Amino acid sequence: VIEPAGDLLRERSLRRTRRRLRMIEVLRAARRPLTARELREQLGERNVDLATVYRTLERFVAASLASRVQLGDGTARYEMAGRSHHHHLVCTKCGAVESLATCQVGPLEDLALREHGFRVARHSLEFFGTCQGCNPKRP
Amino acid sequence: VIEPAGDLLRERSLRRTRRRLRMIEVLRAARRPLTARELREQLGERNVDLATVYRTLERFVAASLASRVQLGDGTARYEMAGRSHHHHLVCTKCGAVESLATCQVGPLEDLALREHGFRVARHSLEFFGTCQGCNPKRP
DNA sequence: CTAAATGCAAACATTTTGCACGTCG
DNA sequence: CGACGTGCAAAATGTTTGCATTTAG
Repeated sequence: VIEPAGDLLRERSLRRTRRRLRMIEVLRAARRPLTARELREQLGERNVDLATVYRTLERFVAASLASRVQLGDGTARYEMAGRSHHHHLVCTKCGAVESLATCQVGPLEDLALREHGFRVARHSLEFFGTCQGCNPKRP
Repeated sequence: VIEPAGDLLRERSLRRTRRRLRMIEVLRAARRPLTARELREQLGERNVDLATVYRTLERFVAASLASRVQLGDGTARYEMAGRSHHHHLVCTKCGAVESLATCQVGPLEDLALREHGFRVARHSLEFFGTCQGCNPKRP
């Protein structure tokens, strides 16, 4: 049961515009985090200003509707939040991005607190390498 | 016993210029990864062009002399390579960056291979939160 | 002497900001 | 109606590139 995009917006007191509903649609359909530019292209509307896309995405992030992720190149990418915590497998050959559901960094966060007095709020873990399709086959 | 900066360069067939020796000095002295701009400031020389700094840093990275790290904001930072593998604790209040020596993501890389056929070459893990100094004291 | 390193200027890409107008609630 | 959303233009950043000059090996 997926919550209607309109409800997501209303719950957060964000205005429900066609543009925003469509942005949520696109983000949901994406099987990998999108840059602002990619998102705009997939909107399939004309005259969409990147400034608006950025502003809206930041709105979404602030409302915990989306989250911003960094995948190694300096470019910001966005994906719907709410999915369970996961990490990214970034293929350095073809650029594909997959998700890794498992996360075992809890113990490291404890360690950060014990050894450095550092209180971890959030972490990000990305893997770089080659995906199945790009790996050399062994006959 | 730290290897003289000049040797580091010679071993990699990189030309030994005063500028580069100084860059290595600064990177070594830094207790956290530096942006190109920060590095330039700490050089203490005049007329140093950022383009040169960027080019040189990329040279260093290609020669495995330095490594580029991303700390959440889109800005590239550089630190000397060769230090043992570690991760970063980034304080979101004061901006301090500490290093966490322990790394336990090996099992996750195995998982990536088993479940996704993804061959991990490299990973990056950063923690965001508050450092000891910024944490609320408990009296 | 020759290839590499550097400064300078300019190009690029991404992201942010100011302002006027349009639209949701 | 009033606050918020959007387009447009422009600016701010970070990073890269072309070219002429200098310098290390």
